[in-house]
Amino acid sequence: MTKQNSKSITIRDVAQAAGVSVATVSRYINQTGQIAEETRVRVQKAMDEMKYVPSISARNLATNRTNTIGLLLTEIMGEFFTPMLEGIEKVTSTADYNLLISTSSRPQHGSHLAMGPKNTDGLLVFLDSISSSEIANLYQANFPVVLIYQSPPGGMKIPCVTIENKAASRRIVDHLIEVHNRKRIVFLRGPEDNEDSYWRENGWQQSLIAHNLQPDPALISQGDYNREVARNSIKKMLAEGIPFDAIFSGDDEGAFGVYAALKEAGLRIPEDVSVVGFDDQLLSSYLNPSLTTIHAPTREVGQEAAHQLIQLIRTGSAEPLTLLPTELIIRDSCGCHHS
Amino acid sequence: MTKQNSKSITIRDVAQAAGVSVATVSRYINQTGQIAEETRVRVQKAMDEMKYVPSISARNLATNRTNTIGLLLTEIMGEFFTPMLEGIEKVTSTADYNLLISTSSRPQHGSHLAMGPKNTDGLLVFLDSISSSEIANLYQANFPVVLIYQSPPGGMKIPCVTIENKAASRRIVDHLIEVHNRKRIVFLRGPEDNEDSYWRENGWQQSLIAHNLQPDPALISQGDYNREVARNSIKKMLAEGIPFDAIFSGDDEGAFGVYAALKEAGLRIPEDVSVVGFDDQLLSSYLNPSLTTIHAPTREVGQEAAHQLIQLIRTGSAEPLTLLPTELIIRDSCGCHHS
DNA sequence: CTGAAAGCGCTTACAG
DNA sequence: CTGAAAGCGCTTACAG
Repeated sequence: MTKQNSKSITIRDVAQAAGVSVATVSRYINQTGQIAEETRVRVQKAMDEMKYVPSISARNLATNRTNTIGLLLTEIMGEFFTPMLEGIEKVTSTADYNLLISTSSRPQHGSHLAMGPKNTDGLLVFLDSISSSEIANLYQANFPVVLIYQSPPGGMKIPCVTIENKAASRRIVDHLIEVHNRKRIVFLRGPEDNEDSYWRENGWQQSLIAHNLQPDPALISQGDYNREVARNSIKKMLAEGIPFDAIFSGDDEGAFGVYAALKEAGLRIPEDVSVVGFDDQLLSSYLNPSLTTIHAPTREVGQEAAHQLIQLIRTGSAEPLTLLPTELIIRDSCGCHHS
Repeated sequence: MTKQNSKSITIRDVAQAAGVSVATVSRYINQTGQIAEETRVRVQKAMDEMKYVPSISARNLATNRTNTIGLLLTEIMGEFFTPMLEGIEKVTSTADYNLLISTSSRPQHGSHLAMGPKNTDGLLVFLDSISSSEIANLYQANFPVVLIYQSPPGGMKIPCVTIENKAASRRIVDHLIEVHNRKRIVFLRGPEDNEDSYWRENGWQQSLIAHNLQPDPALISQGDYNREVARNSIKKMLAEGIPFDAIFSGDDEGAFGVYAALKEAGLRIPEDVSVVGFDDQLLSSYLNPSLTTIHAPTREVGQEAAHQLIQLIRTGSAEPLTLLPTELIIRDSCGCHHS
C-alpha cells in the first residue's frame, strides 16, 4: 500500500502554529464569523508555511454536505455526449462543485444506488439511467435531482431540462415537402420510449397531414439512434421495394447509417433521396453531402441542467421545465445549394 | 436549503435494530473478520429494513481513503477525448472507484490543487493539465499518479501510458512516398511542446531521409491539433505558392481543416493532394474521401491508465511505461482505392 | 473577536 | 465471534 501523507497536517497543527484555536482557523478558512486582522495574518501564514490542505472527508462529515454533484448515465455515448459533459463540467467547476460520474449503478453490500444523498448534494439524471422507482425514492426524500432529456415520471415535480423537438421536426419536414417537393418521407425512430423521438415523429406526422399527405406506417422504421440499426432499416426497406424520396432520421447518428445504406444501394443524396437528421453533431457538417439537420444545443442543455441543479441545491427550488430552442440547419443533403 | 435526509439512519441504528454492536455491523459490511451466521442474518435484515446506506464521508475519514480517482484535464476535448473517458470510466467503475473530473485547477483559500491526497486515492493526469512542479510535489509525497500521453518530467519515476508515434508516422509517410509517389509532403505540427507531435514529426523526417528526400522547413507548418489553425496554415501555404503534393497532418482534427482549405482552393483529394492524419477519430472514416490515418487506441489508453493507477494504489507499483501500439489505416485520401 | 467541547458516522486495535 | 472505546479532522452552537 502506498502511504499517503503518513503525517498529514491538520487544522489542529495550523491552530497550534498560529497560536489560536481550531475554531478560529475553521472560521478563517470558511470566512464565517469575524476575525481580527492580526489573527488572520497569523493563520494565513501558518497555513502557507505548512501547506495546509483541509480534509474534504472531515468537512463533509461535519457539514453533511459533499460539495459534489453526481451525473448518472447509461453510458458515455460518443459525439453526442461530449458537448453535454463539457457544459456540465464548466458550470459545476465554476461553482466549485466536484463532478462524480457513474454510468451504471453498482449495487454493493447494503447500498442501492452508486450515488445519492450520502455522497452527493444533488443528481443530474440523464435519460433513463435509473428506474422510475429510484427516481421516486429520491423525490420522496426531497433530494435535489434534475432530469436531462427526460420528463419526470408520474406527476413528480422534478425539474427537467430538454429541447424543443416537435416544432423543429415539423419545420424540417415542411422544408422537404415545400422546397424539395418530397412526398414519401421516411421517419426513422429512436429507441423505444424515447421522448425526443416521440415528439419528432409527431412533428413529422403533423407536417404530412398539414400538406394533405397520408402518414404511411410503412414509412416508419427503426433507427434506434444508431448507425448500424438505421443502415439496416434502410437496406431492408430498399430490399422490400418500399418507395420513398426522403428520409428524416430521428437523429444524426442514424443519418450516418442512412448515408451508408444509400451509398451501397447506388442511390445519390440528394438527387434520388433527400436525407435530414436531428442533433447537428460535429460530424454532420463534414459529411458529403453535408447534412441538413436540426441543431440541438446539447452543450447548453448540460449547462442549464447544472445551473438548475445548483440552484435547487442552494435555494430549494428550480425551473420545473427548461425547453431549449432548436434551430433548422439547412445544408446540402436535403437538396439545397445543389446545382 | 433543501433538507437532506433530516434523520438519516446510521450504523448505530442498524446495530441497535440488530441487537449487536456497531463494530459488528461494520465488520459485516466490510466483510472483515468472522461473524456468526445467525448474526449476519440479523444484521442484513436490519440493513434491508432500514434501507441503510453507509456514509462515505465518515468511512473516508476513518480509513483515510476516498475510493475515488481523480482525472485532471485541461479541457474536455471533443471527439478525441470521449473514447478515453469511456475507457477510464469503465475500469474505474468496475473496480468500484468513483471518478472525479476536473478541468481546471481551482485554487481556494488554503488549497492548491483541486485534487490531491485529501480527496482522491490517486490521480490520472492528462497531458499538461498541471505544472511540472505540481507533479513533482505529488511525486515527492509518494502519491499515486499516472500520466497519460505525457512522459514524466525530469527523471521522476511516474508511470505513464501513451501510444507509439514514431514508427507509425514513418510508415504512413513511407506509404505516401512509395505507393503514391509523393515527394513534397507537408507536416502539420501539433501544439508546441506536444510530445506526440514531436515523435510524429520525427517519423516524417526519418521517412523522407530514408527516401533521399530533403526535409524542407517550408513544409512544416502549424496545425495545433485544431481545424481552423490547420485550415489557415494550408491556405497560407497555398497563397504563398509553396508547392506540395501531400499533407501529413499531426492529427485527424487538423486533417479536417485541411480538407476544408483544399476544397476552398479547388484542389482535389487525393488527385491533387494526398492527405493523411493521425488518431483515426470516429469522423475520419465518414469524410469524403475517407481519411487514411493511423489508429490511436485512445479507449485502450484510458483503460490501461486506469488499470495502472489502480494497481499503483493497491500494490504500490505499476508499469513505468505502457506504449500502446498504433495501426496504419489505409483509406481513400492517400490515393488508394481510387480509380 | 475567540475558545472549549460536543458531534458528524464510521473503523479498528485491544480485550475478552 | 463480539463489544467498548478511541480516533479520524473538521464544524458549530454555546459562552464569554
